[in-house]
Amino acid sequence: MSSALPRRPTMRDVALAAGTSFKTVSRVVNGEPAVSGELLARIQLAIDELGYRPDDRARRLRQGGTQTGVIGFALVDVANPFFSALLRGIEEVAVKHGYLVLAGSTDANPARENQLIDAFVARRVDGFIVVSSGTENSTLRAELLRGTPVVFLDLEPELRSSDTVRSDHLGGARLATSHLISHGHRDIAFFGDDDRVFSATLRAEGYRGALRDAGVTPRPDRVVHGRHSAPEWRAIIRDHLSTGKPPTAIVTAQNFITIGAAHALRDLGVQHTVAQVGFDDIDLADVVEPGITVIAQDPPRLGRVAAERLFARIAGTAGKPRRRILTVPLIERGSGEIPPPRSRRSP
Amino acid sequence: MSSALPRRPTMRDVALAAGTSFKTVSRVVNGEPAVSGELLARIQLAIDELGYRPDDRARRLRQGGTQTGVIGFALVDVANPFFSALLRGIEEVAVKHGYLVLAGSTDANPARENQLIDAFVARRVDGFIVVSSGTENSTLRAELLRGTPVVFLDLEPELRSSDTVRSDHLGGARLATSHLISHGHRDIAFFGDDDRVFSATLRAEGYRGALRDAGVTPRPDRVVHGRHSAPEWRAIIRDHLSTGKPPTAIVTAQNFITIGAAHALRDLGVQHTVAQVGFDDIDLADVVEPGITVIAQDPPRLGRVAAERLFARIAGTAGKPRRRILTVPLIERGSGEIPPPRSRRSP
DNA sequence: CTGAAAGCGCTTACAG
DNA sequence: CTGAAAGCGCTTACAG
Repeated sequence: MSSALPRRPTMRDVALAAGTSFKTVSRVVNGEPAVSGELLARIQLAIDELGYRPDDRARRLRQGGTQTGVIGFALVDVANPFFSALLRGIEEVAVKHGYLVLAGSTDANPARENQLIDAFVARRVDGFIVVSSGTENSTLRAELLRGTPVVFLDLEPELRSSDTVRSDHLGGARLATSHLISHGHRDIAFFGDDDRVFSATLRAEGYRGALRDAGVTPRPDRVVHGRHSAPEWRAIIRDHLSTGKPPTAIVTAQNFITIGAAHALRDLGVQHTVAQVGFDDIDLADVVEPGITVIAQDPPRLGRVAAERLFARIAGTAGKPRRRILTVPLIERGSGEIPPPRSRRSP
Repeated sequence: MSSALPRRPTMRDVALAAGTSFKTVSRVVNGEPAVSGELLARIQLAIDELGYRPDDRARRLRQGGTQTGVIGFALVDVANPFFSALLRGIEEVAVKHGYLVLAGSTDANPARENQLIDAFVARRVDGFIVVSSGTENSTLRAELLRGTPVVFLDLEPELRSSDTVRSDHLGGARLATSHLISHGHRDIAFFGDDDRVFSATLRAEGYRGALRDAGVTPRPDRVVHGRHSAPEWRAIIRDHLSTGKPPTAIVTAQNFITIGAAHALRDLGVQHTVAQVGFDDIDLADVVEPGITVIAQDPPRLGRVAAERLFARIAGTAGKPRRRILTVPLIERGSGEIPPPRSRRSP
């Protein structure tokens, strides 16, 4: 069964077929002009007949090392549309530079992240973009110290002296919350990603800040953090909304949470009475009733900006590490403009 | 500005620091037992201090070639959740095998596809998975002839002797259409991807087959093919539904088309009167009103099956090329069960 | 215009 | 247990 793949032809094979030296073949392959017409034709023919394709790895190895024409991207979950849109943005810039991108999901698991970045380094990518808090990863830390081109995307490392591109998590959550407050709400719950994740912490901070600005004391029991699937969030939020005196509005700080909440509100039949603002835009968010008001990140743009930064770093023209924070707009669609019931309206 | 990256330490550097030969360092790096305790400790220390990381490319080059520990995946658009879910499935299997995956979007552009596969080959991936009809791509054809491990995913090449994994496009579309027929519809429109795309052709074929089975003659003016964004489809479908005597039901043969149609139906206020069945499941498809009845492919599974096939091929245990076709279930949610108006009901 | 030598970073045989 | 030689597929200097 195990039929070994025939060895790929090398320059030597081509040279043999064309009756010349492999160095001359190299000249033809690289388009160097100094080859006579007759020989050139003979070599070209041999290349075509043997199906010769130069080995990029060997070429680059000899050329002196660093450049492999590949960048890495360690993200949380490529099946999450937010991350796949980041990847698409990165890819667009990579193509322009003639680069390929290695992508891998970490599921926010530090061990898997370490392993992935190890693999990137072993394969000598020219640089990588990573969605990571960077705290627990020894390989990453070592590469940063060494000066390997690295750009942090979406999240931000504790050690600040690195290139970072992300949305204004705090400002976005503050905007979401103050939007609800401006529509009369004072009892607002917050559902966010695992609080070990930097962006989730910042978003919770923004939520609290907006409450405080409005003279409302944040209640710890109104803040729920965790890493769950949309169906899990559906159950969690349904429970929260059907226990004791429920909040009159909710902030859902991530796309899967927003989806779970959309289900939960309908499970309870309160989609027209409990207000919701979500983080991240979602397909059909403007088709459901009411439409879901969201803070809309622009993930393809985030990806492009991060990639441009990385390629500048690779080219050595990036200068000092920079932190780029993109503002996020709020899109009104209905769910965020629902007022609280009369009895619970603020003055 | 352009501060050159310090050269990575090599085995020679480590050997020099530890006062030994680089061959002995190689032994330590590869965990070969035959190194004495004292030397081993000294080398280990030097490795840590210099931050030495073996160069996988050089290692594999010397080992004899083929294996790079990387596979490629050429897909249409990673920002489309269908394809990113395929990627996630592939990735899961790749991780198990210790592989990394190079992913790239082609936008169904043959030139870009060619370029991408060229790049895969130049970097000597051990094999690749490709969403391609494979007709126009010379590099792909050459690699197939050569016996490079390749698996076709979602689409299928004209030359049949290749491994293929895809959903039952024809059966799915037939199911969608006959479902609508069983609810009384006889005038059903079909909106599908560019008809140069194999799956779109098959789905249209399934639609026609179901009509014929019911004794209905398919009308060419009820079939619209094209490669468009969701907003573009929205306009196209809105036009179709507001011209002359509109169909009483529609089949939307791809996720972006389904989203566009959901908007179009609501633009015209006919979401409760015109029936719809879509291909591909979508977030919130069960939250909109009515819920959208869909033919649900299982993209992570498609990805996993394709990847397992590829790794069997790489291992040389795959045997003859095989065509794997996964059945697709229909999920009733409301939109597909709307009856036609009395006046247009079938006997 | 063409080629023989040396070497990129590593491993595979072969000696001591 | 340790090392000197040869070579993976290619390019970079150096000769003719």
